[in-house]
Amino acid sequence: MPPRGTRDVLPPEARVREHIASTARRIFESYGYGRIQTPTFEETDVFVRGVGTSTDIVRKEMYTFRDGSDRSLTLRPEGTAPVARAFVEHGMHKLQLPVKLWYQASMFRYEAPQAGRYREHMQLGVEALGSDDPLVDVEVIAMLHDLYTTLGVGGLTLHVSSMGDAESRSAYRPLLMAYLEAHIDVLGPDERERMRDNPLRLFDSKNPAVRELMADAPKIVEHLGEDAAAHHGRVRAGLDALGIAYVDDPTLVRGFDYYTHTVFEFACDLLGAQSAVGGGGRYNGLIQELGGQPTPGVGFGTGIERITLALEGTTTPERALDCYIAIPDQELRVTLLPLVHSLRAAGLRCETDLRGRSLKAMMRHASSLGVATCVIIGSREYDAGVAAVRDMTTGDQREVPLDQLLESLQ
RNA sequence: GUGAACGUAGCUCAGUCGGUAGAGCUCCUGGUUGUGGUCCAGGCGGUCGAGGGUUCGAGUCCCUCCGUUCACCCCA
Repeated sequence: MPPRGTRDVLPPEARVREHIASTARRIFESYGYGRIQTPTFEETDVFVRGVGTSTDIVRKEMYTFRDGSDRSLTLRPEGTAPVARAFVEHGMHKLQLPVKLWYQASMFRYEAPQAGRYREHMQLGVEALGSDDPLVDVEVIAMLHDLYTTLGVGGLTLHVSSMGDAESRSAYRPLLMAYLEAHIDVLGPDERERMRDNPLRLFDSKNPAVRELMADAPKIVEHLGEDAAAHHGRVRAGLDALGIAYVDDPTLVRGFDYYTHTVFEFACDLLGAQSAVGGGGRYNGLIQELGGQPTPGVGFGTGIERITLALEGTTTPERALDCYIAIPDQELRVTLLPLVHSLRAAGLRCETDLRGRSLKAMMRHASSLGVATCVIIGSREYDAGVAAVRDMTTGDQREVPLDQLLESLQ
């Protein structure tokens, strides 16, 4: 058994994942994003400062360990803080802004495993750093929307909200706290603790009594300052211009401390409790928190496992093989090695028998592999300088001179 | 971390009251010379999640642990 919360991905599922990843790569590059690869582990402080000490991730979900030099290191639990760290490290503020980066990497979180929730999962994400233009937010959302649409992910709803800027938040917080204090009796011990750490997260609660309470609570989107409201309005106008449907969700809260202004999430109703298939937002304070010049940023992350689950039954991965070469003669299997090699070198995906099967067994093998074409070269064909080429769908079989075999298969 | 359900062949699952571990699928070999899919016959394949307990006897009952799933929580 692999460790709890981890899994082996076997070829059929790996093909689906490859398809998702290559589609994402094509879309990200069409928007001018370049790939960044950061280490699998970072100094623990990158996440403590970047993600925030009030978050569950930092408080109880990090894989933290000490190396031989007693440094505290942590397996990457999310993708944004490492990218921000690299931005600072490499002085990317001197590049044309925004710097547009995408990544594909494993994330590690110590959580209770469930369908669609693993301790190691693969995430695709982008970060656009160095511009506070709301149209960057729109671009990032549009890219993710493109990805899901291209892949054919169904049952999605885009939720959008704003968490405002520092001024909006400091003006809003007392309003929310006053409301909560007035109804403190509704809250249990856990919820009171959350109220102190990060009261906005109470909007996320599934407790019916709390939901009811929060439905009437003051919402930050309704108390944005002038700048934040203008930003939010322009993001919405951009989405409208692109015809991207979304719902205004004032209760949308994301579990990282670094978010400011725009936050969004794509929920999939095919996924049960783990319904968030991708999400992100703007984080204008993060780079500074990690020691860089004040630099705005916006990005998203989306989980490959959850996309795969949402796609279940809808994709037909392409055929993995083009043809099967059946050589029912043990000596010819050696003699024809160069021929098979040349077919593969020319780009044909070929399988041959590797067990000394009978021709009947080879044909069965070819059939179960689902190849469209089977090439049979026994001593009879070889002596005549030909190959028997059989169409496995129709059963039609014809002879082709060996020196024309490659062209006839292409 | 909390609560619940589940764990039998590679896969999907039966297994009665505690009494010799089963089926279908997959895979392999045949069904007369070198031809697949359908059909027929045969075969391979098990530490019944692990460990302990009760019993003459445990897949079945009890305990502990591990794992999966569902919900909470959180999130991708």
